[in-house]
Amino acid sequence: MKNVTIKDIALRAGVALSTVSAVLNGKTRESRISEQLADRVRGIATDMGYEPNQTAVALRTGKTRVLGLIVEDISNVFFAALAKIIEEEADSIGYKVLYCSTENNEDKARERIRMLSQRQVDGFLIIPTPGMRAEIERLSAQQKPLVLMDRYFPGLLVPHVVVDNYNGSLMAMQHLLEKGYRRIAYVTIQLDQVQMHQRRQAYDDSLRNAGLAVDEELVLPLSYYCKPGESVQQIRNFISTRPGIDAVFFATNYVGVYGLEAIKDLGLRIPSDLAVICFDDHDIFRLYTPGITIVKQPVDLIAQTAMQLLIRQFEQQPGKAAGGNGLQVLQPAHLVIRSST
Amino acid sequence: MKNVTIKDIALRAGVALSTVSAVLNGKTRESRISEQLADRVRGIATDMGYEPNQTAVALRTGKTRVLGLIVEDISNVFFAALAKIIEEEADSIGYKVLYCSTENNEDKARERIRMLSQRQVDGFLIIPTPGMRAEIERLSAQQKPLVLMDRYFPGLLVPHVVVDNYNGSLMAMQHLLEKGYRRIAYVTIQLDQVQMHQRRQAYDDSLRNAGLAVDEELVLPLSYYCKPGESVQQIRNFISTRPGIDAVFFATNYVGVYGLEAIKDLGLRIPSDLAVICFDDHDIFRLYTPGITIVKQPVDLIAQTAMQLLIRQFEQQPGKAAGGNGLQVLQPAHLVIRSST
DNA sequence: CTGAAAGCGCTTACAG
DNA sequence: CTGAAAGCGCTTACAG
Repeated sequence: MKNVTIKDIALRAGVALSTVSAVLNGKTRESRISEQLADRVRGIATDMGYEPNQTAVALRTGKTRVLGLIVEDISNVFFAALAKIIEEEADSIGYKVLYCSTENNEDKARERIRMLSQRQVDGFLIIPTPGMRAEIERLSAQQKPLVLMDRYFPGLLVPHVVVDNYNGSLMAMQHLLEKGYRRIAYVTIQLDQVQMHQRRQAYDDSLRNAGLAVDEELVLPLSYYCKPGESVQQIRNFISTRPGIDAVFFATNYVGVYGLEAIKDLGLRIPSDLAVICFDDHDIFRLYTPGITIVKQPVDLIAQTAMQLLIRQFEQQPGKAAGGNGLQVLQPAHLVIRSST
Repeated sequence: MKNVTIKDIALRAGVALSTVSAVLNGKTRESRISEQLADRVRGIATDMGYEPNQTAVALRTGKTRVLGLIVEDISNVFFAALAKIIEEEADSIGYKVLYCSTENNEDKARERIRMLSQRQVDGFLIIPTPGMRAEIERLSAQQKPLVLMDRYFPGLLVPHVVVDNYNGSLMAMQHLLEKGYRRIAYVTIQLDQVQMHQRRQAYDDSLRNAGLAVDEELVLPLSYYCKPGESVQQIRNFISTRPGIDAVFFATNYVGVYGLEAIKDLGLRIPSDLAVICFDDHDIFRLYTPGITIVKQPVDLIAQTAMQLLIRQFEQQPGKAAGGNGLQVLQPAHLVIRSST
C-alpha cells in the first residue's frame, strides 16, 4: 500500500533513477534514451500505478505549482465567483490554489500571507486590506509574483487589476441624466482612497457636462466610523430634507445597503419616487434589488487579467528588470439596469 | 534575498542543525537543550527573519497539513459557504485547503482526485459525483482520511455527512398538513438514490399519518433525461390537469426550478393559489423566492461535522482498525418559511 | 546513450 | 546536553 517511487520503478526496470526521471518527464530526447527503453519504463510506471510526489518535486525544483488566493470572505458571491475563475485559469496551466479569507482583519491578513509564504506558493492573488501594505511591500521586494485585485495601494508599484471607477460612475450618471433626472444626490463614505475620488470626480464631471452645477448640499459624505443604524438615519434625514432630489447615487456597497434601508423606511418607491444607482463593488445586490441600477465589477475579466499578470511574472527571469511592475489594468465596469418588478 | 534556512541559523549560532531544529520545534526539553542556548537560537532565527519551508517539512514528515476540498462549483453559494466554514475549521488546526470544482464532470472529478493525491493532501473533503465511486473506493482502500458531504455511495463504507432527508421532508409535509392543505402533489426526479427514496417515503408516511391516501395520480416522477423546457411543460401539464391540488412538494433543486417556472407560466400565485415546498439541496432559492417554503441543508453543521470526522481519522493510528469507518452522520434539515411579500 | 552523486530544507533516531 | 548522519522523493548537472 505504500506509494510507488521512481526508485521502485528503476529497480524493477533495472535502470538508474535518473533514467526513469528523464523518461517520465519526457526528456528522452535530451538524454538520448532509446524509445524502446522509454516505452518499457513508462509501461512499468503505469503498471505500478506510479504517481509523482509533488512535494518532492516542489522541494527539488523550488516550484510548488500552487497559488495563494487571499480574499475578504470566500463565501461572498463576488469572491466565490473570483475563486471559480481563478481556479479555472490556474488549472489550465497546471496550478492549484490555496484560499484564505481575511475577514478584513488585519492581523489575520498578515498571518495569511506568512502562512502562504511558508507553504512556498509560487504566486499571490490578493484582495488587499489597508493594513496589508507592509506585507505586500515585502513580497514585492522579494520579487514574489503578486497581483492585487479590486483594491490597491497608490504609490506601491505592484501589478493590480481594478474596475474603471471613473468611467463606470460616468456611465451610471449618464444613464440618470438621459432618463431626465436632474437633481441627483451623491451619498458616499469619507475615505481618502483613489477609487472614491474617481467616483466623485465622475459625478461632478457628468453634472457639469450636462450643464448642471454641483451642489454640495446634495452630497452626503458619511463618516467611516458611522455605525449602521446611525448611517441609515443620516441618509433618511438627508433625503427627507432635500425635497427636490429625484435620484441618488450611492458610491459604495455599504452606503448602498444603508441607503436602500433608509429609502424603505421613508416609504419611497424605486425608481418612481426616487431613482437609485449604486456602485456595487462586491456584487451583493445581484439578485434582490428590483428597480435600482447597479455599477458592478466585471469579475471574470478581473480574475482572468489578474492571472495573466501573474503568469507574465512567472515567465520573467528573476534577474531581469521587472518591466511590467507597477502595472495597473483598468477593467470597464458593467451597468446593470434592473426593472422594477 | 535568498531564504534563510536552519543551516544559516546553525552557522550563525555556531551549533548543529539538529539543535536549531529542536529549539524551533519546542523540543528543548526532550533534547535537554539549555534555555539559554534556546533563547539565543530563537533570537537569531527571529533576527534573520526565518520562516520554515513547509515543503521540506512536508517531504520529511509526510504531512503537508493541506486538505483537498472537491465540490461541484466553488462559486455556488452553498459550496462557497461550505468552503468558508471548512477554511475556518482547518485553520484552527493549522491546515490549509486546496479547492477544486468538478462541474459534475466525471473525468474532471477523477483527475482532481489524482492531482490532490499527487500533491499529498493529508485528507479529502468531497461532494462526490456518481462517477467518482471507483476513485473514492481506492482512496478509502489506501486509508486516506476522507469524508463525503451532501451525497454518498450506499454500500461504500466511507464516512459521510448528509442532511436528514426523511425527517426534513416529514417536517415540510407536516407544515403543509397543519396549514390545512390536503391534496398535496409530489414532483420528483426518477433517480434510484437513497435520498430520493427517503423523501418519497416521508411524503407517503406523512399523508398516511394524517389519514390521507397516497394518490399516485398526484405524483409526478420526471425522467432524469428530461430536458429543462420539457420538464417545465410536463409540470405545467401535470398541475393544470389536476384541478384539486392545493400544494406541491418539489423533491429537488432542479425540479423546484422547473416547477416554479411552470407555476409562473400558469399564472398561479404562491401560496394563495398553490402552496409550494421545495427541498433545496444547494440553497439556490435562498434569496429570491417569496412565498415558498424551503427545506435546506444546515451547511455549517455539515461542514463542521465533516471536519470532525476527518480529524478523527487523523488521530487514528494507521495500523489500527478504522472503527469509525462507514460512519454516517445525519444532520437535521432546516425549514425556511418565506412570507409571500 | 546511461548511471552515480549531490542536493532541495527539513526531522529524527542515534552516538557521544 | 550537543552534533554528525541518514533520508523523505525527486531533478539535474556531470562523468563515463
